Amino acid sequence: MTASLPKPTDGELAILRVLWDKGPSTVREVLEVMTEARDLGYTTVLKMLQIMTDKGLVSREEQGRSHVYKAVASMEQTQGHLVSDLLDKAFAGSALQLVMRALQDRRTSEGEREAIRKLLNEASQDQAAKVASGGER
Amino acid sequence: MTASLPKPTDGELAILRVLWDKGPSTVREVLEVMTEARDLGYTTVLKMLQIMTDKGLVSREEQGRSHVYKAVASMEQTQGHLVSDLLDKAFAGSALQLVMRALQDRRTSEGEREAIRKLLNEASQDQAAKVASGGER
DNA sequence: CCCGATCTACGAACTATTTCGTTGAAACCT
DNA sequence: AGGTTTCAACGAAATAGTTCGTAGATCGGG
Repeated sequence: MTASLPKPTDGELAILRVLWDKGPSTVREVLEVMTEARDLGYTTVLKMLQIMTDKGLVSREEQGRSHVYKAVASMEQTQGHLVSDLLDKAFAGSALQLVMRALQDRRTSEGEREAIRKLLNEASQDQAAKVASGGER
Repeated sequence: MTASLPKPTDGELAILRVLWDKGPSTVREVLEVMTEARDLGYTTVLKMLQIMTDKGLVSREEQGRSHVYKAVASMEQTQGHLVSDLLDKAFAGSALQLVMRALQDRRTSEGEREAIRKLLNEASQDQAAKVASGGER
């Protein structure tokens, strides 16, 4: 029964994306990826990682002189929380409405739609199995 | 070509939900709905509506002594923006991944899944029509 | 051993968000 | 007419988020 982590801010999410993608990383490694998108100081990233450590979003391990940070929650878990939060705050809990909006997004391709169709059947089974065995969370 | 509105904060979204649900409302009317969920002062709601007016999220009309506020963007438009934003920030633009997470949400029922299935086919046609006629945005 | 590079820690500044208290005007009641 | 209620405006305080400068420790090379 782990106390649920706080919702990451947009800035924190940008850092988490790097950690999910590259795996455990030092401040400098995170910085190098992030400066590709936007100019950012070393200490800015350091500070954010320190705050994220306090919040429990990342953990760190001392690797000689420097610290190696890693995301505490998996990308999948975090995505789940963010979707659930958006579902609450903007869709009154209706996944159907949310999916409708996602399908209307300009970027959603016919290929994705086909994939989602497949998914729906699998999801029905997963859900049934999960309920039967007592779900997580 | 309207400049896109800022993303509403969670608190602002709570107010927008009331305005979408009840239609154009005074501060007091919004307050009354919101205090059902959580205790809140009159001036808190007033201030938020003033800030939201500055941001362009709501507009207001003087109705005698008081002001009547209404949401500038529709619920559908706002939901679309929020989904699109989440898609960018947490799903690398993959609607498929987002839909997967929504389907895994504990609240998603088999009935919803069935409805989504129907939707997928309609969405395929809409998208085809939209592309054929030159899409918006 | 000293120099420069690299690292963490700390704190400051600035902005945004949330919450109210106070004030002054207007409307309403008696 | 005078007191009460209701309203918008303003400002202030508390908290959170973002950005960076400076300081002090440590390490590696000459």
